Amino acid sequence: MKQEINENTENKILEAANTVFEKKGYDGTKMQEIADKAGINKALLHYYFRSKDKLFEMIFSMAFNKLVGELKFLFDEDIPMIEKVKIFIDRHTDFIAKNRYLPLFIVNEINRRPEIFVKLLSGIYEKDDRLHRLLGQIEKETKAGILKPFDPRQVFLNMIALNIFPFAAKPLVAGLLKMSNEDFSRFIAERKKIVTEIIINSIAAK
Amino acid sequence: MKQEINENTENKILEAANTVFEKKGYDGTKMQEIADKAGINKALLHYYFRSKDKLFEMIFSMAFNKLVGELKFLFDEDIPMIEKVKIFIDRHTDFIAKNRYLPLFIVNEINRRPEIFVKLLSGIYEKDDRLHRLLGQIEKETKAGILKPFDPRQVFLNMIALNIFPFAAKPLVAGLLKMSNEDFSRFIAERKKIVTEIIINSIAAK
DNA sequence: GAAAAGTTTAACCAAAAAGTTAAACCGAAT
DNA sequence: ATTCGGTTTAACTTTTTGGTTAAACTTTTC
Repeated sequence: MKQEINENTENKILEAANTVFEKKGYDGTKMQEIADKAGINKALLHYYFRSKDKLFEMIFSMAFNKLVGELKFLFDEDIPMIEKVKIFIDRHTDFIAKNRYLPLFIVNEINRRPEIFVKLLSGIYEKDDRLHRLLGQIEKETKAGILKPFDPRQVFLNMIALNIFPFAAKPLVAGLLKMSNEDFSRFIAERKKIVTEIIINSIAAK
Repeated sequence: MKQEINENTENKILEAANTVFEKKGYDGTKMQEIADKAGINKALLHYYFRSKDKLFEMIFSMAFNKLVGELKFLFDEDIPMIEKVKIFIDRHTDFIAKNRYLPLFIVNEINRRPEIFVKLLSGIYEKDDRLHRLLGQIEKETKAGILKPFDPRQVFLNMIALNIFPFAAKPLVAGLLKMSNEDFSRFIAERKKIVTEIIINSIAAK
């Protein structure tokens, strides 16, 4: 079918664009490189996506939703906080490991052109009640003596900082700490436990 | 004096270049913008620094040493670990707050062109004994029952991750958590205590 | 006051990269 | 068989940007 071919090519382009944009950022990316990686030519690339800006906007919003989508688990599931945090850290670390360049990409582009961020942000908070439900859960478990009082924002930030930073800064970290790739893998494996312990420790009542 | 003028202009250029490179990265930076910000013209800019690469290399190595220099405190001072960590987090957070773009700049450029990193790295480890002294201190305090056993690399990474991430990702974090600038400032002020507590908690014997 | 170093002006070159165009080609659907 | 969308080719335009040059002007130095 025509459409199949169409979608295949479109997907090939999107995948290629995603790879290149994520690794090199908007400024470092050349349309020619995307075309090459997608196995097509520049003319066709422009035939599908009029301009670099249009293509970038699409890639960026997809990447953003992917990154933020991983957070949904924290809000949706209806399990005890401690358990939820354990599972989240496990999942989130794996996700980041598989998408090493994603967080840095998002952070960079938002820093450089904050305006690209505004529209996407409004899309997230349609269902504001989910946030309230989460806060409600925390309050309830605190009153029940399971959790101690804490600022959920700080804990949230601690989790993602501890998870993301080592991967985002991998060459720097591995360089400074003189780690080989195998060292780094072991180091990361060990980290999951440590990070989980730290976070649980900062929210669980003694 | 000739030299004074010379150094003034050179410094103006270096400052301007630093500002622009840090915020926009190598690819996003235009020589013209640096010249403008330094209040001179492109011809003079090239008169002082032959090429964009040369100028960048200088800026990058200065920035790198600045960032890494802040870590020296951990190795040099001869005070109990717990105390040392408290002071370090305090200082380091202030430093990062004043140099919001610095860590991201370093991490990005190392990710994109790892080779620029290799030469700088070798310069750091001339005095390898400092590292051993630090490890010795930790071992001693552990045996004395002041500290519990821990991986110093993990703790080190935790500290800098928790300190750097909120600033590097400020627009993203502030956006997601719906914080105004004032909110963010309060949030950061509160953080110092929290981060210190977390780190101390992860190394102090109970 | 002359030589030297610093600086500006303005025009220029060369390369890279985004984006366009037109013609031809191919495969599938009607 | 023909039409139509997807695709290639290749040449082309335009814009941006790094980098150069030469001439003139200014300031410093001796």
